[in-house]
Amino acid sequence: MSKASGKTKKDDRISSICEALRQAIIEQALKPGTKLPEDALGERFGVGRTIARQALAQLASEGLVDHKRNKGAEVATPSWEEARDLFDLRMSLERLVVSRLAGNLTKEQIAALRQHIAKEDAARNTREAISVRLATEFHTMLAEMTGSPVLVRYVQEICRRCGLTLTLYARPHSSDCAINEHIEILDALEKGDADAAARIMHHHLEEVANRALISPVNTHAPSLMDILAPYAAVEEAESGAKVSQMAGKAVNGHRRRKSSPA
Amino acid sequence: MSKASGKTKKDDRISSICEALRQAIIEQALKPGTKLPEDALGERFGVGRTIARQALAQLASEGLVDHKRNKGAEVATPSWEEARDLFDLRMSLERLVVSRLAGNLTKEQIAALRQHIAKEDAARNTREAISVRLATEFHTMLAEMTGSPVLVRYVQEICRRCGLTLTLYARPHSSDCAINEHIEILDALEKGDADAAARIMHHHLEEVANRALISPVNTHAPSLMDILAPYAAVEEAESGAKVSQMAGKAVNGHRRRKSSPA
DNA sequence: GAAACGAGGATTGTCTACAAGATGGTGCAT
DNA sequence: ATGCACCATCTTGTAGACAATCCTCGTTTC
Repeated sequence: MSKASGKTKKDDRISSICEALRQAIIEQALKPGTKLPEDALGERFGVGRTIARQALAQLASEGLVDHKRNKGAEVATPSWEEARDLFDLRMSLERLVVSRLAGNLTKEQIAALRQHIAKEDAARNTREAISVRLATEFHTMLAEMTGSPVLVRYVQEICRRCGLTLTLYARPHSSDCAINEHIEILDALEKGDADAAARIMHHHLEEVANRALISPVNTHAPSLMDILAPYAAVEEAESGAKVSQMAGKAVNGHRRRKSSPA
Repeated sequence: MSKASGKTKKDDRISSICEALRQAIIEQALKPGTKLPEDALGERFGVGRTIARQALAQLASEGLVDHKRNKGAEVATPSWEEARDLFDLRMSLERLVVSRLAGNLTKEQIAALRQHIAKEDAARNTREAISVRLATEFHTMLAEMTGSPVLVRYVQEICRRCGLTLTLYARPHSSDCAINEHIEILDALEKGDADAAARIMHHHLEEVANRALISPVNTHAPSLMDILAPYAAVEEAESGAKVSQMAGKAVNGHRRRKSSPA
C-alpha cells in the first residue's frame, strides 16, 4: 500500500541536511571546532535559516555539534573523557548487538556484510576519513540487522560520535587490522559463536579506542562553502535510482585536492 | 526578585517546555494520541510557534511524540513490538548501570537513593501515574551516578518511553513489589555485589515488562484498524477460514513506517 | 604603552507573515 | 438518496523581519 520510497528530497529537507553534515563531519571535511553559521548553511543547501537551524539542533542533540547560546553552533570537539565514555558504552552496546546476531543472520545479510567489508578493503589506501566512515557503516549495518530500532538509533549515534573522536585523535595506518577484525567478527557470527563474536568485538573496539589517545591536531577549515559543495551535491545523488533533474544546484564536483586516483 | 529562582526562565525555554511536556506525558495528563498543535502549545507557554515547534521536534527525536508531516504532532502510542524492544534494551542498559555502580556508591548517593525510595513509598497510594514517574526517576538517578553522560541520556530516554508504555498498558496495583525490588537493588549495590544487583535489576525489569506487556487489549484507545483487522481479513478469505484463532492472538501490527533498509 | 571603554558589525533568538497541504462541509449531479 | 467534486478553514512548513546579544577593533585615558 505504500509507494512512498524515494522522496527523501522533498519529504524532509532537514534530514537531508543532517545527513550531509554528518558525512562531512565524519569524513573530517568539517573539522572539530569549525563554526557552522546558520546563514551559510542555509545558503549552501538552498533553504532558509529556519531549516538550517533545525538541522543544527538535531545534530546538537546527537552530540555531533556543540550549540552554545548566542554563540552559534560548531562541530563538536569531544574531550578525552567523553571519548573514553563513548567507547565504553559503545563496547557494551555492540556486545549486545553481536550476542543478538550470532547464528541469526540470513545468507543475504552475511553477503551484504562481506560486500561491505570488500568496500572497506578497497578504500584502504584512500583518505583515512573514508575508512573511518566505512568502518562506522559496518557497525551500523550490524545494529540494523538486530531489527531493534532503538538499538539501531543508539549504536548509530554513538558510532558517529566515536568516528568524530577518531578523526580527532587517531593516528593513521591503523585500519588494516580493523578490517581483519571485522572479518573475524562476521565469521564468528556466521558460525553462531556468540561468545567469540562478543570477545572479538570487545577486543576490536578496545584496539580502536586505544589508538585514539594522543596528538590533538587542530587546523582551521579554509572555506565552508567549498567544503560543503560536494556534500550538498551528494545529498541528491545518494538517493539512488532516481537521479532527477537537479538543474539549479549545479554539481560542481571539484573534490578535495587530496584525492587523485591513479 | 526574579534572579533568585534559577535560570530556567530565560536560559532555555525550549528545554523547559520539553520537560513540562515530558512530565505531562509520563503522568498521563496527556494521553497517547492527544494532538499537540503548535499554536496551542505556544499560547499556553507564552511563546511563538517556533519555540513550540522546536520543543516538539526534540520530543519527537526522543520518541515521546509522533510527528507526521503536515499532520501535526501527537503523543506517541508505542506499539506492542516497540514496547518489547524498549524493555529489552532497557534491561541491558540498566544491567550495565548497576554493574558499574556496585560497590562504588558514596554514602551520600546511597542516602539520596534511600530518600527517593521513601518518596516512592509515600506516593504509593496516590495516582498510578505518579508512582510511575517516581520509579522512573529512581532508575534515572542510578544512571546519573555512573557519571557517564551518554549512558544517562540513553537510560533517561528509554525509561521515559517505557514509562509512557506503562501508562498505556500496565494494570494498577503493581508498584508495591517494585519498591521492594528497588530496595533490594540498592542493598546489593551497597554491598558491592554486582552480580546480585544485575540479577535483581533484570528480574525487576522483567516483572515490570511482564505486567505491562501481557495483554495489549487493555488499552482504552484501541486502534480501530486493529479491531477491524480480523474482519477485513475474513472478507478477503471469504470462505472456510475461521476467526477464532485471531481472537486469541490479537497482536497484529498493521501499517508501520516503510523504512526497512536492506 | 597598556588597559579599559565604546561603537560597529555580525550572528543568533524569536516572531509573524505568507504559502502549501489537509480536513471537513456543502452543493450538485446522477 | 448516494456519491463526487469543489470550496472554506484550519494547521503546518518555511522564509524573512526585527530585536537582542556577542565579538572585534578602534579610541581614549592613565
